[in-house]
Amino acid sequence: METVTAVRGRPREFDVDEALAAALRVFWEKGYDGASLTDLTEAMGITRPSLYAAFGNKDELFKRALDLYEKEKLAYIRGALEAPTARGVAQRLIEGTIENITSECPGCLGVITAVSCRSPDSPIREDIRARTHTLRSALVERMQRAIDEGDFTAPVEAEAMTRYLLAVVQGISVQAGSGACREELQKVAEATLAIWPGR
Amino acid sequence: METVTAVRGRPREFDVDEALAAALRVFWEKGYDGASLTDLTEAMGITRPSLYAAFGNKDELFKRALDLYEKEKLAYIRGALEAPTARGVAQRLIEGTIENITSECPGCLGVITAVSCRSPDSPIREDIRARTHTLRSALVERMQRAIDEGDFTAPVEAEAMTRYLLAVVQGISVQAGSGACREELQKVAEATLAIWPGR
DNA sequence: CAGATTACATACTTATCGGTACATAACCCG
DNA sequence: CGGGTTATGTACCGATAAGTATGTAATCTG
Repeated sequence: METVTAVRGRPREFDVDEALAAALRVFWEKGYDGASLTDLTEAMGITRPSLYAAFGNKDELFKRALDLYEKEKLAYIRGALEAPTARGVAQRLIEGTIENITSECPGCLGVITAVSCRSPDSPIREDIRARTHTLRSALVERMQRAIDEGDFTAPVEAEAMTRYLLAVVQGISVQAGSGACREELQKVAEATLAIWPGR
Repeated sequence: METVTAVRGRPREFDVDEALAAALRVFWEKGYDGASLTDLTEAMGITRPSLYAAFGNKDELFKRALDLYEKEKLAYIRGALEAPTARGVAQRLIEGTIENITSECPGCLGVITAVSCRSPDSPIREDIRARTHTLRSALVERMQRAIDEGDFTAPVEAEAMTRYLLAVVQGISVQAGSGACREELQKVAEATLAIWPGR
């Protein structure tokens, strides 16, 4: 988190944070493979050598963009986990997802990357998997707490409810990326909550 | 469906159906953009000019591969729609999806294409959207019938339940593509059916 | 102001992309 | 066997991909 630039030499003429935000936008729109260096540098307002000097390479730039995405666009997840009941967690998670994926670019950057970066040895792929694993573990813990607190009216497992809930929000992201409008996504949210087994 | 070859000229030395099956496999593994013509021709065992002579271009080859995919790999959907109850439809749809996406390549070709072909003016994108629309319409009709026949114990809408059920299977596909094993996907199936509101 | 250091812009590298020109080979009809 | 027709193999096309070499401009230290 060192945003302090080196004191010697010619000073940088662009704002790293702004450039990173622009890069995130491009990756979000086009995906990792679909975003060319030309797309990126044009959106960031910098040249290729500047990009490589500041961010290393495309992989590293993408990981930095994912960090920013998690910090700014997935902040609602932390809040959702603090809801008092499992139903509240589900509701806030789903509604936060819909808000996120209908605001800037259709679809979730994580889902887009997980689905479209398909070469098994891709470092991008591993990165996304690790991030997803972290989120899923937190959600499993929260679901277990909900079970212990008697939130559910049906006998469910924490792992199963976690993967189920993630599947719903991932499916919502797929539909958003396929052109579904907000109202159509809201229908999924309503159905999910209408049949949610408990409080 | 003219598999009869022209009578004049040098006969083709490869089987079009076999080559198409090989192409489907490559597209399924790597996605539309990720599958290069080199990948395709190597897997199909033919040269570039043969591919172009037989299939037109990459777009048309992909659409032919999608036709084959629907016909051979999504046959379970037709069966699922004929289940006697809404729960049966859901169960057969989900189980068929898991069977499909854990058999050859992880993930559903339709979901992979919908998520990873992100340029708005792509003909591939439109093709997938049209195919998805057809499936969704059939499912809406089936859900409406289920409502009329009193399958549901909760007051739900056909459109909402359709998009909900599709979201679940799409989410399952996302997780399969992210490396989830069959047992983990089965957990989603179990949870979905455990909380299904009706028969 | 001199030298070290860092960032800039231009122009380039090699590799691969989808697609094709062209010559040759194999078939049918006459 | 000759002419028309279609498929095959090789070698290529222009465009674009990610990444970089190089010279110059702008800053700090001395």
